[in-house]
Amino acid sequence: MSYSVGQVARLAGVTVRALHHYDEIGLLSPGERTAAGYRRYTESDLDRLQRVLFYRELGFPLEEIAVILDRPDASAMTHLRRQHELLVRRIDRLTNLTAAIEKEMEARTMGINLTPEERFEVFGDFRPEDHAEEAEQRWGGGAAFEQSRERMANMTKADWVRFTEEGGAVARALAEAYTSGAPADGPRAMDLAEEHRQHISRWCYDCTFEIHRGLGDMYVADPRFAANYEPLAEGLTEYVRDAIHANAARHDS
Amino acid sequence: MSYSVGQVARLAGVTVRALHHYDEIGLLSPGERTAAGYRRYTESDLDRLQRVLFYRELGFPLEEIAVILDRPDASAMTHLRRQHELLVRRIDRLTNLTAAIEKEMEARTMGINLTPEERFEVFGDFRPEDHAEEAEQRWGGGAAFEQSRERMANMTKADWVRFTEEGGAVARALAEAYTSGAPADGPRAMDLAEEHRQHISRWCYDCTFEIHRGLGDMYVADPRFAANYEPLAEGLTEYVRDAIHANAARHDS
DNA sequence: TCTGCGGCCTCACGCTACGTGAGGGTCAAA
DNA sequence: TTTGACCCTCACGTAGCGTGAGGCCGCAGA
Repeated sequence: MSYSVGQVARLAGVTVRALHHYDEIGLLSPGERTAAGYRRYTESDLDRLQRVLFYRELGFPLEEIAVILDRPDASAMTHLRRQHELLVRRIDRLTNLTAAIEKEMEARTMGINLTPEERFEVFGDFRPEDHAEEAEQRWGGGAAFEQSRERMANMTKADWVRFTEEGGAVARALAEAYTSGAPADGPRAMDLAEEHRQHISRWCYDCTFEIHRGLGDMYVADPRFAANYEPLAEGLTEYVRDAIHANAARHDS
Repeated sequence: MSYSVGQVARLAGVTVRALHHYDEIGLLSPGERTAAGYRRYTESDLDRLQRVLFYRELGFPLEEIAVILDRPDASAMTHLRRQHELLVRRIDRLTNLTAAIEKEMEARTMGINLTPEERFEVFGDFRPEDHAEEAEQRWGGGAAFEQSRERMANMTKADWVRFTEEGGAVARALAEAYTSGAPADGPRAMDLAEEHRQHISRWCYDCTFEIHRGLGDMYVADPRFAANYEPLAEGLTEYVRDAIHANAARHDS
């Protein structure tokens, strides 16, 4: 029950060369060798490799990984818990990034320019992740990636005009509902909020109710976004936010 | 309104050397230079830099980034949408990884050994991300990281014994409830399910109701986990799953 | 006006984590 | 016994910077 380099490589999705490298630097040396000098990896070697790959994935330099794995306190459970924690943090940070992207998209559609500081602040940290050709394979075998790329690329100027007009129409409809006294948690306002959400989903990204709520709050919090609604009617921004929240609540229940 | 290398570097959180490098390879050359040869970055240079950093973060090689950014179809909106999509995928994949970790932790606590294939399959793809010292800074300034590391390292053999005993006690209590005919969606079973959830949260990771539901399903789906409950009482596995779901539902409402 | 000091410049070599052959044994099947 | 897949060890190449070395701006203070 031991494995050759090639087998391990296929199993773990790394190259043979990488395994040679790990052997060279002493990060992962196979438990034994055959008489002919062939590397033979045991089960526990695979265990170690899995951890190596995990920490590598999270961007740790190999040297550091060796230190982590060779610490005497390193039980399997200890590692799993640390790994879990690291993953949760990473997900958090990517989630923040998506939120920033969503904000920027909203800003663009409204013709607002964020300050350089704003656009870089979410960045703050981190580093690269994978390689390009691999990347294309991963993301659905290249075909799907290409497809989505083309779909995006096909947004012409004409599309843009329709997009902004459509957005403007929703905004005006909301203003009308507001000035005519329709309550923000009434069906009319909620339907318009829903239309707004779908408008974003159609043109930008899949806007969940949760994300939509966030957008609504942002409109009120950031005067530059408010400046997009206030000219239509004073107090409209809050109205829009409330309608969005009401619509989301309606959907939840 | 233009910026020097140093200013840009601080703003974007990269080194001056990196900016020099991007200039060298033609990925990002400053709009102009002063008479003395000083680089001066314009607003649109910052725009471009932000995109460069984003794609770099996602692991694209610099060469590829240059191609992406120089495509004529590359409007700001196009990029934002692509970026959003890429982020969502990456988050998905990390979420899968956490699920795999959770599964492995459960397996360990029950003394089950997953097959090599299982432990590597979630890996399949991707690559590294950041550097170690930076990493320590990021994750809460090193101190917090150290703290969590120590907290984890402090799990002794004695702790382990208490941990498994505690888990066993919950399992036995569930078996008793089951054999005594208490309904899976009754308060007794639900309370025990909740105890199970908190047991995991205390010792392993923050087990949300959602994750807990996933665990319950896994117990039933994977016979190796079922083998942990079935010996106590036939049909207990399904009972546990149902109790977990009932408890989660109780919390949701 | 000089002088210091921080910031900027251009080489240019070093480093990590492998990629990519070159040249040559090994082993199970045909 | 031969063939083809797999393995071995050099050993040089590459990307994306890090890290000085040596020297030119530019402005505040003496």
